[in-house]
Amino acid sequence: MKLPEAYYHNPDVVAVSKDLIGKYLFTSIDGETTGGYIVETEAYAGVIDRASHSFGGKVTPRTKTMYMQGGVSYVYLCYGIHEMFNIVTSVEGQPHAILIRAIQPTHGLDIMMLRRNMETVKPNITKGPGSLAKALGISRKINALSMLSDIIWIEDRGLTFPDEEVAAGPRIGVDYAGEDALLPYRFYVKGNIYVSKPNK
DNA sequence: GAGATGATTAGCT
DNA sequence: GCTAATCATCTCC
Repeated sequence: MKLPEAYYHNPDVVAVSKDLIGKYLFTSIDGETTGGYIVETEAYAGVIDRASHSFGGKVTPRTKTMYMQGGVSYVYLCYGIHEMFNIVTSVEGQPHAILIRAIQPTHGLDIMMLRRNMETVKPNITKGPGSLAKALGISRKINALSMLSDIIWIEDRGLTFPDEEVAAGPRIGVDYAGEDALLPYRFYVKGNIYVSKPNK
């Protein structure tokens, strides 16, 4: 069953990031349903987080999505090539978001292979935020869309990982953020082959 | 209107 | 390990 609207209103974005590990993310785009369970996330904690687009309360046409009430998507283009998929959390006016960095695919593997131009299923089919978005068919058309829509949603299927199998560490690719780059806002399943970068 | 840059990835050495 | 690819967005004029 889909996670309820209230799940996304939690003001503690770091706690939600950890809780999302093991939840199932689905998309239904162009008539094709694809999905899998989340194995890696990163929290971006609003105006006080130097690594976040919304640091210092910055509002632009792009980042205004982050200020919406929790429960919508935030998709943007990075490096001119890669779409990144985030989930906005907390209440309106609090620009909290969670970057989904990797999932373990369970549904629509053949569709993902087509989208990724791959002949066989390899771990890197959904490893890393850019790859994951492409495999699931996520594009900027999906920006600011409700997570309870029929296009994109998250389900709780009862899968959980014990604390000792979920690791926390510094976020990836945010070296420019100074001390905030060291915050343990990244969560991942230890040893999972779909987790990007260090996974031990 | 122009110039700089990034929450990355794939491919080559 | 290193680096090119590639463009929307942001910042200043």
